[in-house]
Amino acid sequence: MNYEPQNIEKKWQDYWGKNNLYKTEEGADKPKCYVLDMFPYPSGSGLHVGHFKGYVATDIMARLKRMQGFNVLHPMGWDAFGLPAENYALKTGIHPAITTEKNIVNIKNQMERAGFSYDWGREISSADPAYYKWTQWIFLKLYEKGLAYKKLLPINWCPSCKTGLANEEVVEGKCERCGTETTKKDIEQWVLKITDYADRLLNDLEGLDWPDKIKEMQKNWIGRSEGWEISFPIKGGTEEIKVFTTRADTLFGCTYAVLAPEHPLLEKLAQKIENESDVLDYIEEAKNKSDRERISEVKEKTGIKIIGLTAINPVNNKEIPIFVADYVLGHYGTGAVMAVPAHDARDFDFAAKYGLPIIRVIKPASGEIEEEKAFVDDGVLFASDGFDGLKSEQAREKIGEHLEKQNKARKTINYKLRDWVFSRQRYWGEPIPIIICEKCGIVPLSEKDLPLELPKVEKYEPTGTGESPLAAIDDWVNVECPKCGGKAKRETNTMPQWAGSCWYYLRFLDNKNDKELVGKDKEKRWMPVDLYVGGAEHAVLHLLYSRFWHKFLFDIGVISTNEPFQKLRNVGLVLAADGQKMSKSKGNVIAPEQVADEFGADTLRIYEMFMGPFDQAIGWNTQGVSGVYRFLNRTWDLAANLYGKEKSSEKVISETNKLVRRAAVDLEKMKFNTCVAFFMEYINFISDNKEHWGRDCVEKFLKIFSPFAPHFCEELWSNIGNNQSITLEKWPAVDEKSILEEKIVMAIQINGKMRGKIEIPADLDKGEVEDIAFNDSKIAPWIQGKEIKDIVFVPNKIINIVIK
RNA sequence: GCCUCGGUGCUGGAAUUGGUAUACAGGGCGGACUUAAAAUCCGCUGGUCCUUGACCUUGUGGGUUCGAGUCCCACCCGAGGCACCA
Repeated sequence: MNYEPQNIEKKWQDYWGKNNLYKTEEGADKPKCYVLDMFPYPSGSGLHVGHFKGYVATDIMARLKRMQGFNVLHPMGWDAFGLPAENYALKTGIHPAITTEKNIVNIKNQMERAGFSYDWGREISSADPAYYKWTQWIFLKLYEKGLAYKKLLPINWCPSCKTGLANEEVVEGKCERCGTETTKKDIEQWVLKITDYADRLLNDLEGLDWPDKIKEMQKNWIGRSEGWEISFPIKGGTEEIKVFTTRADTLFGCTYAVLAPEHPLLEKLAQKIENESDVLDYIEEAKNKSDRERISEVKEKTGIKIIGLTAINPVNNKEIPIFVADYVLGHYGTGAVMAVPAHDARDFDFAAKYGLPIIRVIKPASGEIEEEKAFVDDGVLFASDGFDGLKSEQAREKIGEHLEKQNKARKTINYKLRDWVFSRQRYWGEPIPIIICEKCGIVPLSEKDLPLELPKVEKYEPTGTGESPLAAIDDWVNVECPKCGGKAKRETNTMPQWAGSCWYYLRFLDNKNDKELVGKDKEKRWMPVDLYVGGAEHAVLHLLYSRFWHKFLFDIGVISTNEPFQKLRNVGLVLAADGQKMSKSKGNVIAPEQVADEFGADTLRIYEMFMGPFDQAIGWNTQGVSGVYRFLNRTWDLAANLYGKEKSSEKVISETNKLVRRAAVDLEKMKFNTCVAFFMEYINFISDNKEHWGRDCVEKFLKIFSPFAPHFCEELWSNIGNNQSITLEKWPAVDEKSILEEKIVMAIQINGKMRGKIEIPADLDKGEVEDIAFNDSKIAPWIQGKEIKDIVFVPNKIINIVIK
């Protein structure tokens, strides 16, 4: 009987489904393990082998943990709101809900063919009103607690499509759809106060078992920096310029101050500005710059001197000029900086261009100052009055405190993280549950009116004013104010793509609950997620947003955990054979069902794990796939024939136990590629000892191999006469006693170079090994007549003879 | 520019964390089987030479060590992220 995956895989998939083998029991008296994939967007072209790489890994981990006695939760659902469905609707007029539903059926089918052990009873879709009711509920809670507010904000605007765009829709400063350069436009936006959580989001990273890279990215994104806010009085008035600096130590080198074009002082002191019209022109110009222009001007700084205003450096009372320049950002710090060209690269560029003085006040602790550029590192102060000779680090504190006593400085912290712009001028997203009344202003819907369902529309085009298509549905938009009964309109913006994915992992725990977002007991039982797997591209979007919402839900007592994802691992991309990213437009996409048709799902699963380290990007190699298929065929022939009948030889038992031990160790570390290599080495060994491979070891092998190749192992398991599914078997214990203490091969080095090997019993002591080594025919000539200086002995590994 | 990873045969990669570099696979070459091909099976496969043995070899150059792919310093190259964040 040959290995014919096409004939066995469907059979077992049906069997698992019919017998509900992967349904998670709520009350089970076992430790829990929550294994989660990032849920996919149900794309019309289906998923490709790259998506499946992560799913295979979690499936293996889920199956392993079940066998190890855990109660495993392994669910799957759909991140169903999103642009492609809406764009498709724009073209065809078919409602996104219909296309989405069709795509889900298709992708679910792809998944079932791969033998994934999801508990489909917990399936959710973020576009389902029963689900987004709770997304809206969370929004109401955020609003109630003052964490959602409306603000006039400059957003990306495509002048050709006449619509606002999300940041993700602007690629290199151009509209993703039509390629027109985008500008900024002020539109009223809903914004979430994620900045209130900046410190907690930063500090709690420490306790998470996440890749360092992702933690680092979140840290940088949050961008906490400690410094001083210093006041520079404006000469001849009561106003002052507040600047934020992390380099108070350079204060004596400050030769001018710069305001961002948006700085409010400019308007306030307009009458005093002698060159007001020039300044206004510059501000207007800066505002209208496209993103592309801004990026390309990083090197070439522009600005204008304000004539009529002078600032005073509080540390030495020197008068300095004030500039407006767009290299200073209005939204960071105080929107103004003290410029120290000698010790800041940007200020140096600006000063060089406008001929401003450069005064050095810091010198390196050792070495010389380079004349033609800024010295930006910490060093030792000079030309700084009473602070000369101090190191930068101390000087920052001393100078700050000195000014603080005169009320001219205070210690402060700034973050790069900005509040989250939460509204989109789009149709296919969660409606924001808010009514805007002519009299009462913003009125939130009451909880009992949720879900606020997305109404059916005729046309999906944006209205042209930058509003979502919802704005055109008069009988939906125009409502009575719930508070005063007067005329009111609904909020027509929708929530961004990220909203539904911020909390979906909670809904899997209790997907049918219509009273609560998640039952308290269930949340307590299952959270946090024990293993979360997905691409690194979500490092600062989804993974930061959901930590924010999770902490918020914790604060309002909905959940008992402080962080959602205890352990995170990134899946590396699967590239096409040519090393390019797989994409529909390049035509280099490989569909999982294609591979399953030709070689079977088990080959697909094992190949994806074997191709290389799990978190690394690796190109697809069709020949590599057939290599795995060959391996399965050879294994099948050996296991199906059971040459050795019931009992294996001592040596085979020993090797089998070693395999169990090695496999468990590498699986725990998710080193799937080496784990597959162990299986191959084992089968190579069995192939030379096939007559000694008995039922005892075949069964053990099938058990530990089954997470990788569930159909393959299930079929062989039943062929040998087992009636119960192999997925219900226990992970075998390692029988340490059966592992033969064999002779080991030890290396002999002379001066660190390998000169020979000896086969000796394990655990010999230094003296015994020396005797053997000195008498070895290969070694003797090397030490003949030489003075032995030292002998380094590492038990069971090497002996190194150091000679002169 | 800054931050974070990486650089090992022809290719994907392994190396118990300082202890026998190149596991496992792919590809190639040779052989068996076959009328032939595919499939399968067996063998060889880092380089150089004076080929019995020795020397060289983990991006480059230094260093630490009895011993370095692994640690330290400098540099080169590649990937990802951030990008005027004061």
